Amino acid sequence: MILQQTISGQVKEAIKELYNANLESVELQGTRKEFEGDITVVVFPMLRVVKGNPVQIGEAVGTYLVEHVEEITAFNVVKGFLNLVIADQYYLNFFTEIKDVEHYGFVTPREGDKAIMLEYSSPNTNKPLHLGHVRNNLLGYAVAEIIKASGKKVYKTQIINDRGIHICKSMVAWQKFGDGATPESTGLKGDKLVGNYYVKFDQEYKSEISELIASGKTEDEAKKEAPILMEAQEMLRKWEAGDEDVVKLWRTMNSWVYAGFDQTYKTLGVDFDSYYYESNTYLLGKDNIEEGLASGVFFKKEDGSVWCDLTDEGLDEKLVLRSDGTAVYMTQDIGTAIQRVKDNPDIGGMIYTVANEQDYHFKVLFLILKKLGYDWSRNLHHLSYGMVDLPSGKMKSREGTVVDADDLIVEMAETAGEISKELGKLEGYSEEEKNAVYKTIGLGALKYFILKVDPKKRILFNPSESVDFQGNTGPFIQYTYARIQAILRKADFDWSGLVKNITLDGREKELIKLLEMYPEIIQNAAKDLSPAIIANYTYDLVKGYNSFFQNVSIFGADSEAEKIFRVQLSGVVGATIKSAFGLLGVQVPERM
RNA sequence: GGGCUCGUAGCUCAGCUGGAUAGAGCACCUCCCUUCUAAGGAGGCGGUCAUAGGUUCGAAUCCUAUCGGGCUCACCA
Repeated sequence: MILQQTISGQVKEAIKELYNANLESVELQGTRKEFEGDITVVVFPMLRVVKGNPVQIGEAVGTYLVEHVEEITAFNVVKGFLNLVIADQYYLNFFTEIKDVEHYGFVTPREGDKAIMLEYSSPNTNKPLHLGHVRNNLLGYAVAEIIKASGKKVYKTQIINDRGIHICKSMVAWQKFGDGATPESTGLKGDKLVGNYYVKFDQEYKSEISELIASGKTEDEAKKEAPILMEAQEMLRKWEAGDEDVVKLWRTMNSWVYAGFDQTYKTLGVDFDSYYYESNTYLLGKDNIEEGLASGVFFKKEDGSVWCDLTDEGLDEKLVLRSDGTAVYMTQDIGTAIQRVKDNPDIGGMIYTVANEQDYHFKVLFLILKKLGYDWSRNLHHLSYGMVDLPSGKMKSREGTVVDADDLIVEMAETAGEISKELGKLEGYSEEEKNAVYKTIGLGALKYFILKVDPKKRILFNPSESVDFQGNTGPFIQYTYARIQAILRKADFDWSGLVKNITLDGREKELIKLLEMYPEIIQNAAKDLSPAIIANYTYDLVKGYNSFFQNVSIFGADSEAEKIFRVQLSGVVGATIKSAFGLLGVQVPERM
């Protein structure tokens, strides 16, 4: 990267000296494989300031660069492209520099830097986590890790939707049909148990509706008057009034769910620094609405409802407080955002990991916060992601077409086990060791499958085909890592010494160039909030590595220096894979 | 209807602030396991980058329109 800056500077100098013209910027790119060279200067943009034939200009600049830049040994010009050949020594020096760096590519946050709060997961406490949450969790966690690596402090948080009519539904159903069932008495995970009663409620509700319709009610009446729904509504009123029994039941059932979620988060390998509960935050925001009214950001209609006029921004008017003075979703989100900064004054921005169906909501939320004048409002991002579709279409919890997160993880490990056995891998290991590796592989396959795709695109997930283990997949990359570890174990000679004066193969240079890019890749991924950038980079690195080492013998090199270099290169590639996968939250096995 | 978003090989996806002959994997076909783990490697087949215009030395990439898929536009959350 430093070399690129040198080249840019020298190209500008060359143009100044040779043509007496000033270039604003220089376009550099990696030289395509079919041409000789490492770095290419694109001459075409220079034609704006320098009149002439691109090939002649290229020749002239090339000659200048070879004379003035030590690392450039030769050049050639193809059409308007000036290809520069970089000396092996440059790559070797660079490689030596990074070889032993502990967290190569990572930037440490500076004292006093603003932090980012990143929210993800955000479940409801009435049903277990499913495939959609899995994408959310993996994305949120990975982006948090990437931003940390890019040099910012990150607080991971989630807001738990633990109140409201839907929560009361599962409570009512448990009371009526639960017969005192607990996670202990049934052996069910707490979230699964509660989820079952949510489903039970819906079944009962539907049958009551048909009964009412049969007795002469219209469909609308039936939907409103079904006794079980009215019970749930009554329960919500009691909850809001602080009724002791209701609150106690609510606490108990929620605690079951949290225990279940914790277990899923643990297997998934994600974690949080803080938790926000909607039961605590749902009344927030009203004060902020008052302030906004006073400062003229909001206005009141005759019926008493409060609105924000966003027509100047090309949007419409948005309700922020109902005519009866109660809060809407937007009110809470305004209040919660402000509360979070109060809780953590070093926050300089926030990221919300929420599906793209809420794109509009966040657009509005961010605009309102900006109008309210908070300085951190310039740094708000909606980490928006596409839905996960099944071959049968969209997942719907009520129709039982959801893919349960826990089940999925287990199935992935099973698939990994089946394929491993077929291929005869891991023979001679204990069952326990094998199962640990199967879990790592299965989870790696799932995580990588989801993270390698651009977050904003929808994903089609086919459970029956499960996930591939070949090509651009987690297991393939894990496998390469495991093979590298085998090489390092076998390298019983002293390979830690410095390497100099060896001739580099084109593919070795490619690998070093890729390694050189890693810090920049992290920064880009952090900027775009996209783990896919890391995933695809890792795949390129692994492909490049395999291509080289399948065609060359590591231990049978001609010279001792080359032998050592190849082992060292393997080690650095392995470390980079591990580091990149760490950012994605994917583990790498030592053997597989 | 308005807004946002996606459309690249049979399938799943890359393609950086516009740059050379648009890249991978799967599938299909040929080769390569007594050398570090073949979950691999080397090669072949396969593309009017949804369509039509425009911007310019140069467009998958930027702009406009059209077609197709998705989401959204509640005093729901």
